[in-house]
Amino acid sequence: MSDKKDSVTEQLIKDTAKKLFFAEGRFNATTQEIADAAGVNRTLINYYFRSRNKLFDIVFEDAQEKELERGEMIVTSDLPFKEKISQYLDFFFEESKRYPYLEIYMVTQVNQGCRYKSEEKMSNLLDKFYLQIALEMENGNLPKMRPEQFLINFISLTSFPVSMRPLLQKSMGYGDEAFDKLLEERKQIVMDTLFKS
Amino acid sequence: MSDKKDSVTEQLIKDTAKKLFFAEGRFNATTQEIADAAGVNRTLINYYFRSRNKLFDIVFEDAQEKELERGEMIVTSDLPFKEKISQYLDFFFEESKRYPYLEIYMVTQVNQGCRYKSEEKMSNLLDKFYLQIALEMENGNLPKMRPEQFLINFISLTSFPVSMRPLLQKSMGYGDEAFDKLLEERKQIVMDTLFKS
DNA sequence: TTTTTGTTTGACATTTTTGTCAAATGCAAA
DNA sequence: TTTGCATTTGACAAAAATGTCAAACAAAAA
Repeated sequence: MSDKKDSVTEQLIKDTAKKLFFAEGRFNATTQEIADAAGVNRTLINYYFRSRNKLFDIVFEDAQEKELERGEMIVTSDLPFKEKISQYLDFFFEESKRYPYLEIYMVTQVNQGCRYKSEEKMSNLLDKFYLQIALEMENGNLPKMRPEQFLINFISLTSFPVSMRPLLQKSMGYGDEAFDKLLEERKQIVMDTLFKS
Repeated sequence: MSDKKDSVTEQLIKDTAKKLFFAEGRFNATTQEIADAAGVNRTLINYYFRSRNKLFDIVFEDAQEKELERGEMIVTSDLPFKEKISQYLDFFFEESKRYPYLEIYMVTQVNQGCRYKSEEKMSNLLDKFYLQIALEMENGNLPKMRPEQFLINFISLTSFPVSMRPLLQKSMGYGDEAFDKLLEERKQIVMDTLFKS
């Protein structure tokens, strides 16, 4: 994080790339397209980041870091479990309005050989989370299953509708407003489904 | 390897493209890469499909059709609801071994302006499915919610772990075998979660 | 046999995309 | 002012990817 003072344009380029990738889902935007979207000369991409790939890598790492922060936020919180989840859902659905394609982008990048960096940290974090989940199950607040499965249920129910939105929306024949409404209701649905209210 | 028969090559190219896209997740494979993987001269792609885009479109439409067939399979079946879902899960998890990245590919294509074709058919199909779901809810076999939300729960819980596998696997620190096992257990988890056993 | 037809190939042209570089610009410090 | 430094630019080079074409090829039909 604490690298050096990023110049304004450097940050602008990065942010624009993120916007194209995470917000608009244009995963293979060219350097020219990124530069245009940023209102900047294309060669500045080479100036600040040596190459297109380097830029892509940095954006990827940033996104990873963000995911890690998300995870820490939920695991280290002292709130009661159910409230933690609830709070996280608020946070997630808000974030997802800005960057709906973040998760799906990560997958495509990993598939193209982008190396995952913070494996250890995330793994450790998840282990803590598993313990918390297991405790809730013991107390009868959650249906019993492998904590990993609960985690996957959790992520699936929240992320998927956002990531797959264009496909779901088309196949369901929904307009933007209708689908927005569906997503609004989603938080309560997820809570009910996870906790079997 | 003598594929000299009539238009076997055309099919070969299509199948190879699908393999690269859906099985290996290489969404922006070049024509050369596709040709090489098929063991075929690159210009044959232009001969059978006029352009790269045309090939991509055809593969996309094929995949769409397949999704539609899947949908029909589940909706038109006369089995009791719960058994239909169970049967579908068997089918889905089996298919997903061949083409884990099918759904995610579709999303990226839609994002890049690929037009969705069988909108109405799918929409009609889903309407029928909603009725079936609503009936089950009336009968107390399912927790009450908008049928659309149940559908999304259903798809999310099944598709997501498969689509996002590389990312999940890395961040969970799982190896291939361990994650396979997790997916094996997945069917029962999905059933339990959907039906609140 | 020759002809026809559909298929395959390699060479070439074009387009798209990326990367390099020297010169220009602007701005702050000396 | 001049100097130094980071930034920005346009022209150019290089590479990557797609598309075209005439000719070669093979197998069936005439």
